[in-house]
Amino acid sequence: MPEHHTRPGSVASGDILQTVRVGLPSNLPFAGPLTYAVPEGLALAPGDWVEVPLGKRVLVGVVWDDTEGDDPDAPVNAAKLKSVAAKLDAPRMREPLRRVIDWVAAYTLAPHGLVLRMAVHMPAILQPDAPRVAFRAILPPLPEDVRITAARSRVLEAAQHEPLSANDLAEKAQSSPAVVRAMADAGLLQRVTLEPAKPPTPDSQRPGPALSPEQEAAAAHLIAGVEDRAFRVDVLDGVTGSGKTEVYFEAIAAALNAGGQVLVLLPEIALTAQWLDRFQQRFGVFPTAWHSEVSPPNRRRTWRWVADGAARIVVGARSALFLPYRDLRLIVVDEEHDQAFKQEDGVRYHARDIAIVRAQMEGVPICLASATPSLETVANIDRGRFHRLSLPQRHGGASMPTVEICDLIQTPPPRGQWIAPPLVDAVTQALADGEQALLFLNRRGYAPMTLCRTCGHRFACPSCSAWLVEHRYTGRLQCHHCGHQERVPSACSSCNATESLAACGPGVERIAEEVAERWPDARVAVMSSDLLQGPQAVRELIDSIGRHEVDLIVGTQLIAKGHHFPMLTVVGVVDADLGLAGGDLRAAERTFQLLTQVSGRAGRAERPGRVLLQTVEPTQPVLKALVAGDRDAFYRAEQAARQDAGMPPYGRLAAVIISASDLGAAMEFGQKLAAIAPFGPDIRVLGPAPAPLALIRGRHRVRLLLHAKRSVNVPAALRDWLAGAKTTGSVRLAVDVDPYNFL
DNA sequence: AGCACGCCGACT
DNA sequence: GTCGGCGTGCTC
Repeated sequence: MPEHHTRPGSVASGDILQTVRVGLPSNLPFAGPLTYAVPEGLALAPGDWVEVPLGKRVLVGVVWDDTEGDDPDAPVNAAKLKSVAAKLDAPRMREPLRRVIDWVAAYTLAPHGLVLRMAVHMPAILQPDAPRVAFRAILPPLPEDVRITAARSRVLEAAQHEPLSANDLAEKAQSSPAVVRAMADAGLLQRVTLEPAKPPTPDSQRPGPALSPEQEAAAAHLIAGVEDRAFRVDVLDGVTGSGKTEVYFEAIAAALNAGGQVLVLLPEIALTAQWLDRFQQRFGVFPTAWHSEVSPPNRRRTWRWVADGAARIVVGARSALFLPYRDLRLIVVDEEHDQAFKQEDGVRYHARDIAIVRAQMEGVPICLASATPSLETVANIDRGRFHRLSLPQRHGGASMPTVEICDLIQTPPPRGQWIAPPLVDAVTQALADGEQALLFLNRRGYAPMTLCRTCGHRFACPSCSAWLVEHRYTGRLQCHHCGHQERVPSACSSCNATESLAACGPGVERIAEEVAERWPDARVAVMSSDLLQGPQAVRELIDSIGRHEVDLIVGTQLIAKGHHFPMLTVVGVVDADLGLAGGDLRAAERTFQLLTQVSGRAGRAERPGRVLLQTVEPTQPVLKALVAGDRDAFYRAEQAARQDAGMPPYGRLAAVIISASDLGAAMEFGQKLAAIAPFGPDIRVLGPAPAPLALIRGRHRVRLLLHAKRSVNVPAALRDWLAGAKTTGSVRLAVDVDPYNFL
């Protein structure tokens, strides 16, 4: 057992610091690191891992810096400082990551320790280099006094070749790890210690695919950035199919060739099996992945691989931003506009923005890729802070789909149905031609609301202010906000009337039902997170669509992510108005992005595609821009609207959400905050008002909205303001700087 | 967040 | 007379 602790006295005195500030990765209510004395003889440098006492506990922390900062939480009596208890043997946390953590804590107003915790993987720090034990068959003869059961002989057979871990061997021999270990104890297998596992090494020397002149130029620009080793932001802007991935792969190859590490940030990593395949085709191995579904042992290993530089390329979701890269040379944020990058609970940060901060702190270039850049990114291009690289052409010569409006007022569907005649005709034609069609509706379940026709009762969640969504496959009513579910009742729970419940509005399941009635011979697949268990199932369905084993796909936004279906020629958007209503700041932008993405699914090969948008408001600027194929028109209209209203990215917003078990208490505290709110020509606070989803998980929520000019330092204003009122009792306060979700 | 201290109800 | 409820308060 190696010694990982250095107790005071065991290190020769070197550059001893009098005091150090130590960051503690724990949900402590301090604004910053805590100050500790350094015992005689313990040499500490910023970034070192230490154990420190806190109250009765001993916590692991990171030496933050050796300066006496103006710490608002500084101890009253400096003479009573506690001492660092021990130094731990783990790779130092480098300065750029510490500065990113400081930045995030300051910007989001999250407790410092909560942010630090995202960058810390305790098991990886505390138990490094677990030796790998493997098993191998012994050379004959076998010991005679040992029984060889059927399972044992299978294991022996499987262990003839390379040494395998107990788990791998058991799986190969269809036995259990316990059998393997018992056999080793009985002398039938030999234990061997393997070299520590190594991450896959991408082959960056492989030649890439032939690039178009535009791709070539963009790639050269990105490669030059990697070679400069300086911070800058490049926006790779090109329609679906223009070959953005191939372009940034060239920059990745350059960074790998230079011996550095690369981070690729993707939204919802689990859904991008296709991306992993493309990486594998280009670089020969799968990249090291970091996301919520990676198993704990793998996470620990990966954390250490990243820290010691062995993991050369990490592809991950938001949290991969906080890994301890040793020699980062490039960050790529793909699907830069995707709102999944915005973390909505805990530390509320936007991964794209933090990725930019990290690149800045590390002094490396960052590449944002999107077919529909966010308005924030476009504004930064206009301000000259980001550089745009345009890939205007569809790579491979396939033509863009035509986009048509299907006016639900002019040509409505029959009562109780949702697919209007023009879309019916288009789908029928595609099926007759042996092609595929997709019906897109971004609404899970069968019906978004259930109503009693006798008494008008509407089924709502008991602990949220939301309707219960009927899921017919499971026979349940579900709340999509808290997970509450109940059986679909046979009688109205309010008036007891039977046969009186009506499903209001469509979800994907209901569209699937309509499709099955109308096209009984078509092979239909429903793609929704409720019906597909995990990324494997999603992948299998996508593969099966690709092999044309499915004619008609009904799906939620799961289907919208970059998949390639050459036989798909008709895309029907069942409700193109969904997302445009509701006073949400980014509703238009989101709808535009989603519909552009869905449109990109149609006719990517030699067949032209048709997209039909069902709407009751054909004059909506977003829809008109889509029909005209005029991306710039959409951006111009949306930019003008935001500018007039002083909304982001031309103004700033922050939400202060107060929650309490009692509505009165939440409202009262909200009024108290409103009374001391900052007010002036550049800043004002709206509210308190009940939050749009006022009740979630039994807690009442009230919201204040701070709206400021772009010149205002919003986090500082929030800190000054919120310092004036302390929460009591069940009242809790959450701050969301740059909120995305207004629900 | 933890883990204290601290002041009021049902048990050996 | 104690065990234990969770309400305030502190931790460098």
